[in-house]
Amino acid sequence: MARKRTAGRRKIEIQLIESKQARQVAFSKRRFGLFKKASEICTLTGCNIAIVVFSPSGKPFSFGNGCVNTIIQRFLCQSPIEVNGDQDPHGSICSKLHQQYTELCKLLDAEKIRAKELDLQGTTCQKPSWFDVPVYELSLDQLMESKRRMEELREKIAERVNELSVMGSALTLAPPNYAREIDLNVAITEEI
Amino acid sequence: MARKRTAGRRKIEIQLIESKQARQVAFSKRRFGLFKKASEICTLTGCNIAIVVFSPSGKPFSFGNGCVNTIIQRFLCQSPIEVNGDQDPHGSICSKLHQQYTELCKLLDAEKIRAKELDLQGTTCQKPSWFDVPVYELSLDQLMESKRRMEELREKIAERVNELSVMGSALTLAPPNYAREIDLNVAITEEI
DNA sequence: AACTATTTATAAGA
DNA sequence: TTCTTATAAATAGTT
Repeated sequence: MARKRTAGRRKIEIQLIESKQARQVAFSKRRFGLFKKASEICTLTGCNIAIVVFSPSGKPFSFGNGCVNTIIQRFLCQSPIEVNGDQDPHGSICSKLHQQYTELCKLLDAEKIRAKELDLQGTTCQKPSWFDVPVYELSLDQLMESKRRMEELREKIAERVNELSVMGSALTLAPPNYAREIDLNVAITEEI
Repeated sequence: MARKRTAGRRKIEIQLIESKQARQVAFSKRRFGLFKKASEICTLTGCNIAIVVFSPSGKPFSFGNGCVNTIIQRFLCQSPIEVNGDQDPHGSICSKLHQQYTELCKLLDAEKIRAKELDLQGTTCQKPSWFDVPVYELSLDQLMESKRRMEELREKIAERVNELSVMGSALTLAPPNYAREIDLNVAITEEI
């Protein structure tokens, strides 16, 4: 009987692999396997999957598939994401953005009313074009406020990330039938 | 010889499963498998993985792990994500946001200079507190502009989603050693 | 949901 | 790195 050429696969403990090199090898193999499985699930069940991976050394990889319109729809006006079978008590980053937008609109409506009241004695001040000032005509204070809003939004996003480990990230888009077989969004030549 | 109790696993084609019910079953099984694999890779290699899945019927599931600070760092000031071994030519949603912010700051600086020049003949107008108007003192036009900015940002985001199939989504956060074994962020009772 | 024959993934080794 | 192969792990069909 010929001597076995390899020891074959062996059982391992699921814990951090000590050797850095062995980690890299395991990462490469298993990332490939993960993306392949994801691709298969998408094709088999018609579901929508997005994966973002940062390798042990910090290199980003991503996988994605699905209907763009649907993703947009979901991204822009999605109800809070369900996690672990429970409703996410905090809400998604999208709903947070939507909420901020809604509150801003309310504030604006209130201000409109106030402005109208202040104008009761004078001219009717019914200049709808007044509300359509082009961006390039922004005054300094308007720009200031815009900047402030951007900063606030950025901080809100940071908060959400902190609370929920939220990630927004670019994902590859597979053409309609791209993921049909083993076509994965996998780097051919890659250093981890 | 006893009759085989089951036919055992059989090879299947990787293509949409016709039966809706069979799809659901396959989805449940394979999503569990996918999340388990993801968890294992994280533990084995110390990498960082985020997965978002929309089931065939549109129900969202998510998996996530990793160092929150690192994710924040990456989320807020990340270089364009690498996809398929190539630099993403468009850049991530984060860098886009950052870019918009940067441009806005430039505009603001330009406006500051202009304002200063206009004030050369009058008082020095050196009121640093002028730049720190509280949010609740916003004028109508400022609110208007804020709203406009929010809308623009939202549209920009939509564009990015369209281009790159970008997704930002809430992900579960695994406690430090949570994913040690088979502990997955999996819903126990779930309707697909 | 549980079972199990079989396919698929992969740990070591080359 | 890429290939091989023995074995571990996942899972399709059944109950």
